[in-house]
Amino acid sequence: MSNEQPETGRARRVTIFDVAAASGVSRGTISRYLNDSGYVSESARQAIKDAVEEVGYVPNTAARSLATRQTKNIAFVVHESHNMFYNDPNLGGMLTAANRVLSEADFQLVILILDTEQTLSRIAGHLRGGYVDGAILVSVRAEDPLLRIVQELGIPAAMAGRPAGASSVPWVDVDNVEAARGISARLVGTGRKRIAMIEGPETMRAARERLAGFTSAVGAHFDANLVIPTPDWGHESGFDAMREILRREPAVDGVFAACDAIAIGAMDALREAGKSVPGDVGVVGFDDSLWAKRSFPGLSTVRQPVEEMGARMAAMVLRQLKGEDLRHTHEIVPTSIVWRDSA
Amino acid sequence: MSNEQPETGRARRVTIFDVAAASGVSRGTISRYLNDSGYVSESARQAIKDAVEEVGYVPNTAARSLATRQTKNIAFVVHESHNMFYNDPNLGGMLTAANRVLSEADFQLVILILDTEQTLSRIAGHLRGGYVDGAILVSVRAEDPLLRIVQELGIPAAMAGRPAGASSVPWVDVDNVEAARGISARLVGTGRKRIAMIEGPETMRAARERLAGFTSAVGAHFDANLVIPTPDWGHESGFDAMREILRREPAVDGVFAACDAIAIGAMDALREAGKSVPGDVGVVGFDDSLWAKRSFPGLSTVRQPVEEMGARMAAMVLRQLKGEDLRHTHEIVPTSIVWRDSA
DNA sequence: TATGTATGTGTGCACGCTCACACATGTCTG
DNA sequence: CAGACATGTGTGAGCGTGCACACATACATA
Repeated sequence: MSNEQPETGRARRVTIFDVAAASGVSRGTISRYLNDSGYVSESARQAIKDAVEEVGYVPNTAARSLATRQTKNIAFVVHESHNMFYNDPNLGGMLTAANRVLSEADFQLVILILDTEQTLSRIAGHLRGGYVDGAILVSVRAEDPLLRIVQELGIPAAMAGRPAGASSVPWVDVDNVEAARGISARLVGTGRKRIAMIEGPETMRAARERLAGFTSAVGAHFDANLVIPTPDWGHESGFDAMREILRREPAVDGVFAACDAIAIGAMDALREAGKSVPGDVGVVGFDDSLWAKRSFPGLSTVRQPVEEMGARMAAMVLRQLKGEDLRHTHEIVPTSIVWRDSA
Repeated sequence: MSNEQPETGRARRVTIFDVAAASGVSRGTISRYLNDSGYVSESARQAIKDAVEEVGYVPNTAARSLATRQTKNIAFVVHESHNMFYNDPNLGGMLTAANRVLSEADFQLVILILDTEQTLSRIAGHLRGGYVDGAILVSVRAEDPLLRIVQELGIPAAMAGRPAGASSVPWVDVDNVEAARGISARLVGTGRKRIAMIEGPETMRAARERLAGFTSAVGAHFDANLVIPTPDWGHESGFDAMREILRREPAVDGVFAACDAIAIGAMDALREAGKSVPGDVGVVGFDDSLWAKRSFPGLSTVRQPVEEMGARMAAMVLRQLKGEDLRHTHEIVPTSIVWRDSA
């Protein structure tokens, strides 16, 4: 009696054999139908379609993956603490767009967050163990072990941002110099004379590039004494740096912060010092994060086309999956500027 | 010559047979070693360990999954636009904690974002196709088709928040009434007399529960005329609602906003009206989002133990995987209050 | 008529693993 | 000393697919 449906044993899965039985067609033909390989008659097609519906068939991913040696999964690896992960506005946009592009090609995005040594080995195992067919790497560090692993495995990959060292992995980046020049020019254009920059971590390429753009834009107004590097990209660092700038030059009337969080920190320091923005001091940032929209006054900043970047990285991976050799290539995408009230 | 290593054909994978050959032990023993099934001698264990290292063996997930009928994947399904996904501070915390718990049990979290009809069918396919062994559902709507699918499939699942209708899926939630009572009491305790609430969407259970807590806390000071519902949980809605409150009662001196975004919107409206916070009006929120920390002044708010919730949901899924029947059960986790400067 | 080509179909095997079972050995009991 | 039991090991079958190949059939061509 109780044998009809064993209590614990799960129900037998519906397989391609069931569809074969129900449709009167062989497994091979059904497989061709499922994979659009052609050579399926209209009558067979219809019979299979009905049978699939009738028996409630869904192809088994594991079996398919075992046979084809493909998983239809792409890893989206974020090298960042979880905390940053859900605060960074750029990541979400890249994720969204990459997911859209991959979905259309019938791939699934698997998000892996790399924040400790332990997760590194787990993720390495994932990449090696055939969990995924390719990888999109975001916020890769200099000398990143992850990048080394990906290159050793030779799996199709793409990364956001220009790599610090030598790397064969194709990448997508914005033109930091040009973007920084564009936004800094606004400060000059509105008549600011004593213009400072909060540079960000000096070891980061993006920071140095933004400084180059700034230098080029402010021209004769440039004063090396008003360029302050910070230990990180955080709000606190912006606050501290702005205080230091005010100490060095109380008459400062313009600030370019290398990212929005720093800019907001700077604005807090200005408020503390009794300076008005943009009345006394014009402030511009970089990223167009949520903070830029919500700050008071709204922060003028550089908007990076993160969706575009995400989509391009996904496309790069797909192209490699099709056999294209994209090693040592890259793409640069244009930025735009969002004018709000802070400058 | 060129046959030694075919150009396009990928290298043959290292399998358990290679480990068997290198170690002089049979497949069966290796499998037992890999799965900690016991009955492996110390000498065999050592030989296998060395061989694995030597040949660089990594178990193939697909094959394992095919044989065991388990994927070691758990879906984290977010029913929310991508945009909300990376703005909502609560999601990230749940994600982090769930990921940690599952990792420890050697499960992998797969994040699925449900934002269109199309993704719904893709996700349903995922759940049905044996991609995952279980699911954690976040921000489930009333009458959510996703919830129906999960229940039909009968796969181990857990969800955040009390379900609107009947559901057998176990859930974890905070005590909204108690939390709202706690934070509202502060307004009364600091001598506020004309206390308003911006309620949030009336159709949402959480909003109604928070209103109940508020009502209980303010007691005799309660004025139904100062309770304003909003169409959504957004910043703009908070701004509009606060303007309306100021119109109805210019002497308002306390506001409980049903979430932080609303609270920040309300503070913007107060600033516009020339009111100081907390001098003229005390403001409290709910969520302890990033906005609460960064607002000026810092927002006093309710901190939901999102990590705790995420961890508990993960544990619920794991327990079901082990055979426990958790249907129709739930857990309530306690909140805490973060006092900052806004009240 | 013999041959070629395009289309359509079915079968055996491989993918890499786990699990059940058969079997071997050693130790402890009565 | 026979039996029971725990420990350790190897082998065959099966998980559900895709793919190569053998094999049909229909029609066009020489």
